[in-house]
Formats: sequence, C-alpha cells, structure tokens
Amino acid sequence: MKTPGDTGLAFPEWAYKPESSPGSRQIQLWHFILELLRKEEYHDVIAWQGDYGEFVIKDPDEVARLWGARKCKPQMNYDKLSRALRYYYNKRILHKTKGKRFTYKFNFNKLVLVNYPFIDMGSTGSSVPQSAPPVPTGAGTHFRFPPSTPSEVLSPNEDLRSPGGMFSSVARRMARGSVSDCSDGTSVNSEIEDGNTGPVEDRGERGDRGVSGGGYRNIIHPRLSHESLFRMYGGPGNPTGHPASRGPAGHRIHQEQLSPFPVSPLPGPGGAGLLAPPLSPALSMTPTSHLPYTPSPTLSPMLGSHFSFNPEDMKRYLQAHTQSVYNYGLSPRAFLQYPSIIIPQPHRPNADKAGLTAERGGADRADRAAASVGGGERAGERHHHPPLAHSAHHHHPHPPHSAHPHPHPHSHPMHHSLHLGEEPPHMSPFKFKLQPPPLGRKQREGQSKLRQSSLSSGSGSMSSTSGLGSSLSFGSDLSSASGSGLISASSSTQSLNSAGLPKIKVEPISDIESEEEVEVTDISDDDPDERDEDMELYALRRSRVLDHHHHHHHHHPISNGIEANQHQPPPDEDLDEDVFKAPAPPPPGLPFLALQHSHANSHRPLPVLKCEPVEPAETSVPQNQTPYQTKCIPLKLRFKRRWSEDQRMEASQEESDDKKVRPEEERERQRNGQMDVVGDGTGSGDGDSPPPLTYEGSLTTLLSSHRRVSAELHRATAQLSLENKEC
DNA sequence: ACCGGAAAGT
DNA sequence: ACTTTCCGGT
Repeated sequence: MKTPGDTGLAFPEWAYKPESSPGSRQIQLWHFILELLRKEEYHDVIAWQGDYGEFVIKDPDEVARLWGARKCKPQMNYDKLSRALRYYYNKRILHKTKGKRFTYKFNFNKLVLVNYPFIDMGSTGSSVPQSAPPVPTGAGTHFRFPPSTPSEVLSPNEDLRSPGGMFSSVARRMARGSVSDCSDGTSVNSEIEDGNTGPVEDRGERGDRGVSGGGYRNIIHPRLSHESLFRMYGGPGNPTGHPASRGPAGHRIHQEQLSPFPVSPLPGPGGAGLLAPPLSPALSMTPTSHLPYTPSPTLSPMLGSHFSFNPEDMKRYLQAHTQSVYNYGLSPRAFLQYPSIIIPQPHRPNADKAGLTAERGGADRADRAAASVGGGERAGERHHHPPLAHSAHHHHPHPPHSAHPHPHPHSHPMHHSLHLGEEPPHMSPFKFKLQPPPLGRKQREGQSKLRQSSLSSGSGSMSSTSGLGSSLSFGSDLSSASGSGLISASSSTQSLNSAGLPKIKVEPISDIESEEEVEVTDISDDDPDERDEDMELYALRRSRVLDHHHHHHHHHPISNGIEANQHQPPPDEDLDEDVFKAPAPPPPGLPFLALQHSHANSHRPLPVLKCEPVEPAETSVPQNQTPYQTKCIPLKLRFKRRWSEDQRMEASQEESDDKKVRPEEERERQRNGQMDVVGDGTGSGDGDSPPPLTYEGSLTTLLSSHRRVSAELHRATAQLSLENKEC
C-alpha cells in the first residue's frame, strides 16, 4: 500500500512536486508556507519556531490573506486555510504541534529526502553504528534539510558571500513569487519578490549579528539558521551582497528572532537553546552526528572556526550541499528541463570530478550570461518589496533558458538514492475505522450523520466510488510483506472503493499527539523515527542479508505479530543480494552513499544511470521501452527500501502513512531491471561532511562551480515559481 | 482553536 | 489531486 511501488515513485508524489500540483498547476499550500517561511519579510507573520520543522503562524489572518491573495480567493480565512493544512496531516506533510497555537510542524523527512536526492539518509548508518543513539544519528538527517548554500555553509556570514554576488542575484529571482496579487488588487502584497531590493532586513542574519541573535549564527555553523539558509533563495539576501545595506526597510520584519516561546527544548547541550528561534528545520539543533567529526552537536559556538577540513572533504561537502540546496523545491522533473544544469555528484570522485570540472566552465559562462541578463531584468521589474499594496501583475516572461550552450547535454543524472522514502506504516497501534460507504452524493443532508456510527454499514452501499479516502495503512505493510509487488489488493485506496469494499480508515491510535507540550508532537518525528530509521535501514539490510527473516530489532510488542508477516517481500534475490549484501564498509570518506551505489554499480556495469524524466503526466508517454522510472532507483531497491521502511516503522511508530494519501497508480516496474541506479561508485559520503569552517584553497574553485550550478538551478526554480503566479 | 466529514470548486 | 466551503463536535 503505501504506494510504493505502485507508482514507481519511491516517494509520495507530493514530495516531488515542486510547487505546483501536476494537474492544476497551482501552487500548493505547503509550498506557499515554505516560501513565506523562508522570507524574512514575513517573519512577523509566520516563522520557524521551536523544533525542527515547526513553524508558528503568528498572524493567522495575514497568512490567510496572503494565501487567499495567491490563490485569488479573497474569502480565504484562517479557518479555511487551516482546514487545508489539516488535510496535510493525512498526507503527513504536516502535523499539528499540539499545545501550541497556530503551530504546525513540517514533516521534513519526506521533504528532505526528496529534496536531497543525492544524500542518502538511510545510509547514514554506515558511518554510524547502528546502535548509535538516536540523537546523534538522527541529527544528521536534520542537518541537511534546509538547503544551505555552500556559501552559507561555509560562512554564514560573509565570507563566501562576496563571491556570491551571483548568488544573490539568483536568489532574488527565486525569491520572487511567493505572493502574487490578484489583479483586483485586493490586498495582496507582492512584496516578497525580491528580497533584494528590498530586503528589508538582512539583518536578521548576518549583519545583525549584533542583534539579539547576533552572533550565534556563526557559532552554529553546522546548522545554520533557517534564515540564513533560505536567505539565498529569496530573501533579502542581499542581492547585492551587502547585508547590511538594507536596513530598515521592512515593514514587517521584526526581529523577533527570539521565539516567543522560551527556547525550544532542544537537546543540545548548552547553547542550543539560544539558537532556537530561528532555526531552520534543517539544521536541527539537535546534534547532528552524521558528521564524523561532528563536534558536539550542540556546537560549541566556535566549532566552526575550529574545524578545518581538507580540500577533498570540502569539495564533497560543498557538492553535496550544492546539490541539495539547489534541489530544494525542485522536483526531479524540474531538472530534466534544464539539461544544462549540471549536478555535481558527490560520489564518484574521480571521474566525476573531472567531468564536473570540465563542464563547469561551460556552465559558468551560461550562468553568467543568464545572470546578467536576468538580473537586469529582475531588478527592473521587481523592486517592490513593500509588501503590501501592490497589485501589479507581472508576467514574467519565461526566461528562455534556452540558450545554454552546453555541450554536455547529458548532464549528470541525478540519482535519487534515497533510502527512506516514506515512512512505512508501521503496524503499531492503529485503530481501524470502517467508513461508511459514501452516501449518495450530497445526501449529507439527508442523513448527515450516519457515517460515523455505522461501521457495519460499510458494506451497505458502496457503490459509489467516490470515496476517496479509503486507506488502509496497514495494508501496506502487509503488502510489502507479501512481496513483490503486489500490494495490489489493498493498495490503492481507490481500488477499494471501486471494489465496493467499505472504506477503512486507519488511524494511529495514540498518536503522537498525546504528548506534546514539551516535545513537539509530531507524528513523523524526525528523531526517533526517521533517524532511527535510517540507521535501522542500514541495519536491516545487513541483517537481512545475513539472515533473511527474523531480526527484529526492537519492536514494539504489538506490532510484532504483524511484522513477522510483513517481512520480506521476496523480490528477487539477485538484486537484493547485491544491494543489500555486503555492506562493504564504505570508504572512510563516504559514508552511505557509497554503499548503495557502489554495490549497485559493481554489479551492474551500467555506469550511467538512466534517469528518465519523470513525466509529469503519468499517463503520457506510453513509451514502453523507456519507462522513465522516475527515480533512478531500481525497483527492487525500491521495494526493499519500502520494506525496510516498513520495518522501521514498526520500530518507531509513525503514522500510517499512506492512509489515504495516495492511491497511486502503478506502472513501470517492468523495466526496472534496466534501471540502474546510480552509478557512481564512490560515493562520497559527502553530503554529510560537516561544514568545514576553515576552508582553504580549493574553495574558490568549488565556489565558482557551485555558483554556476546554483545559478542554473535557481533559474530553473525561478521559472517554476513563476509558473504559478498570477491568478 | 482545532478536528475532520462532506460536498463542491479548480 | 488539492483546495475551498460549510459546519457540527471537541
């Protein structure tokens, strides 16, 4: 059920959506929220706060207004908006932080994974002992989330920035878009647009050191504040590169860096607390351990400065980040459109590097050209930061990214090697609810309230298919267990309906919710679950290899029974084995990625991956032959992953993910055999490498390359964002 | 506030 | 698919 293979996508669709939903093309609320969150201009309205993906809507009405403006739904209000947010619960995109008003939490795990395809979270385990405590382990995961720009990574402050002029320009572009006005000019603000000009406040970040938060950013380094991270994108990041330049402009900006709440209770040995407010989800305060040399998670403030890394590490690190950063918000599909964009690959040190290098030159040029052009335009067009009051529409001409003189069409394929995709529903405690068959349409009135009461009724009339929501989360587990793909029966929710079966709704019983207050509740929990998951995965694989069945790590008692069943999908052994088998210890440098990829590669000669573009429209192209697998991951792997995920789920308890989330379609798979995955062998574990504070030498080079890439990506992103605007 | 079902709109 | 509207329940 879950969706796993059905779709062929490793992750839920939504994870791949950049901004717009496929069909409608409209921006989705969660994307919008993220946009607002990453812009300082809106900190007064909505801001990250507290735990990892937590954010607080400080001004619900305003957020609703902005959203309404974006969607041209003047009648929008918080009540409605919040309903929309609630729909995300089932999708697990968001969760409500109980106990805190207007506070929600993103489930970044998924997002992260998707956005950071290159980084293999699951593999974390390799570097870290399976037994590793959750905290450390998990931390790594978080760390990656928010896209951090290389520059930022390196030095949050200014260091890199300078060169960054480019970034900034790019950033602006990206920034734009969040809010658009409706023609009517109702309230909307277009402000956001470019932070650059207006940027109101860079302050928060960098310049401001003096301000409340002041210096902590530096300190934190590894985990940057979300602001800093996001800054690139939109923000105000000073386009020009000067932070301080902007001063006061902001209308709304507060400094509020401090969260209203006391510090978030993050783990973190000292200091962490201070940082809390602005944290980006990505960088969790929690200690990240993925770095080998991770300093204490907490980070002593100075860590950054203390560490030094060798160029190699830096390089990898940067590459990884770059990728991830740029990926942020982009669906894989997006990349397809921009062949010229070269994605640095973390892995494959040798060959790749060479390749990259070569390409870079070309890219650079393109970039610059683009940048210059684009920059000019942009500047002209949008300057208004002023949030309110603007109703102009801008149509953005689509930039013709056309001209990219790149010789390298091929660009590096992205491999998505993610381990986790979604979370598996674990069996644990769910309560199942049969949902009554859909009433005849509207009859709600007629009988409006039957629904709940009647469990039994389900069988009654179910003719209608409408139902949509059926779900069975556990089904997924089972299915997976059954193995290869046949998740069939239960899998798609819809199918059920069509079948006429009653809908079953599964809900986590206790939910995460119960607790709350102190910790944030969230279902998805990053920490326990996912992180662990990663670890577990790794473990699983191994164990699996060793002994196929039984290994229960730690299970929840409850789930066990079920689990047993679940285990093993018997996919093919071949791949499995390959993949799973020997966990050859990754080279020191490369943590996880190496594992998977390398293995895969080893067996498969295919050096290159073919990632076919994922077609947006699934339906489209019948290409029999070239299926595009959306991901570069071989099916088997996928299954396994799923499987493993499920396993993890068990351990942890997450939500039932699939619930209704998506019926998914299925497809593909046939050809998986071909797909191969990624090929790079060496993987560099890079993604994780800690940000080196002291970098030297090669940096420059790296930066330039990064910029190039970034520029491309940004451009792409910008375009994407553009698409959605306007009513 | 917040939750979610249901229906209707896109 | 994803919201937007409504709305009864907590």
